Amino acid sequence: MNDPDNPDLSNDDSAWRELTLTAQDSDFFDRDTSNILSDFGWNLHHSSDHPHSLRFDSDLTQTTGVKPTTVTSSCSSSAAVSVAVTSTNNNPSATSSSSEDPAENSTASAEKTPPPETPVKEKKKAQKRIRQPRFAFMTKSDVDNLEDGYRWRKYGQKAVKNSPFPRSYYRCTNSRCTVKKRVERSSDDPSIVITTYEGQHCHQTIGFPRGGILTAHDPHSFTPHHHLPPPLPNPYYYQELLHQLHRDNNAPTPRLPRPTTEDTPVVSNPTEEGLLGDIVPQTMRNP
DNA sequence: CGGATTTGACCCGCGC
DNA sequence: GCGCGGGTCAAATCCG
Repeated sequence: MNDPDNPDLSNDDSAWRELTLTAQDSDFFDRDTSNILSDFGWNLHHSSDHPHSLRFDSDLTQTTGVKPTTVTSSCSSSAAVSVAVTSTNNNPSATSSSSEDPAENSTASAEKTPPPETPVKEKKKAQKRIRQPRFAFMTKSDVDNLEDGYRWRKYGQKAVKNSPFPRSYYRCTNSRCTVKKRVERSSDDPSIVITTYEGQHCHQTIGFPRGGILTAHDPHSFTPHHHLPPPLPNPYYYQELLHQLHRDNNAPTPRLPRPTTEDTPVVSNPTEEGLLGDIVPQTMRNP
């Protein structure tokens, strides 16, 4: 894993996506924060060229060392989406499919004469090599497990090095959905909860178990009261975001969902801004 | 009783 | 090769 104190700037720069944020955002994603994110496999840096710009690495690199050009939801439902992330390190073989275990075949075949194992064990081994796009949110909140409309089952917790706070691991309770999330508190600011999502939801069931049901396109249900987090990725969120990044590859201002501060969850007008407007506040959009 | 959580053990990748 | 740290598993436990 990356050394939080020494983010590897020698990475293939083309794999990075530069994001221009407001000064406020830049302040939020301060240096320490980027260090934390790098712990997640994200690399977030201030750009020397653009003091208020940040860069993040969506960490699409699989543990095989291959940088995929296309990452596809592992869900088999019709809601599965494909997202493309360009990279100059175009490896035609580095494309995962939406089949059950996209990297299973390629990685398994790459194994050198594996010792006799039970099929189950073999499968587990292959599955672990899959790394899906990740997306991190930072939210100022008292509660660790933020409501995002999906139901999560905790499957692990680990102490984090150099942090007094443990990191919790959650999986989407939908058996067909492989989305995972990690939740931890910032060691620098305990009031900040860092939530990292991995993968894409293949279902639209967005229900608050303790507060009624929402639809993915009903941000008004995310009433800005109490300490509710911002609307988090809906089933199409990653697609939209990454498409945005892709589209803007040669154009300015790709956008990140703005980290929220206490009592200021991000709610925008979807009727004006469309799907992305569910997530990205007006203040972050350039005219 | 079924589902969710806890927690120690285990596996794997990576750096030295 | 070894140790470390991250990530996952799965049995035990908890809880509604």
